[in-house]
Amino acid sequence: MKKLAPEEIDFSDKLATEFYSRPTRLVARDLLGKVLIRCVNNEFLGGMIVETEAYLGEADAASHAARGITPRNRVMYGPPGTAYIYFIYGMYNCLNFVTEPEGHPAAVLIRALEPLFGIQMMQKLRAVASVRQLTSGPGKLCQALAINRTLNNEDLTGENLFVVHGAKISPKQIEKSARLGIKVATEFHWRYYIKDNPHVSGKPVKK
DNA sequence: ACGCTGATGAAG
DNA sequence: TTCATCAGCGTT
Repeated sequence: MKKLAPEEIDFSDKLATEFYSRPTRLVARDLLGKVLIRCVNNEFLGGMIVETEAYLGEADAASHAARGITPRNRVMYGPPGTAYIYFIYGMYNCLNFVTEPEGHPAAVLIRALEPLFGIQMMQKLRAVASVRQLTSGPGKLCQALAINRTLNNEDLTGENLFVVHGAKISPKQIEKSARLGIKVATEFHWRYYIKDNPHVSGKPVKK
């Protein structure tokens, strides 16, 4: 597989809101290969999305929306193409993209990126040197991109946090599994990742 | 395998 | 107000 080069990426080629306003599992698959960009102090940080998970709505027992609307999950009920960010385990943030038409509380968890932009600054924010450790997990990538709850409900077609077109990923390159870190609804294989990509989470660190 | 850490939401 | 739980990470 040809590796996506930073100079090929057009920061003005953002995914439209209509992209997110579709069935969540489709959005989760189609996000693989797209490029997430965070702009902080006029510097761009980010990389190619290599791992996602779909959370489908009130009928999905693993979703934050499984028990209806609360102060935390209200962004999931809003318009698609916005960021739903929550604080977890006392120290980490997780980034989701809201999907489906307004009123349907679904989202895609962004689980891992292949770093492309601002690697030096991401190493500083994460306090690790290993590029493989920078964004290979939902908590890690939020730390690397300086993403926290102040960006909750942020419009993904805006300037602070946005997604642009990147690599074309063929269906053959996409693997599926059960979603990680949950104890319910494990029969649903709604985690998607790029086969053999070293930046996917949950892998032993190799030299 | 476990401790870190604090918001969240359900129960009382 | 208390309490168990938690879409994770790093170290053991």
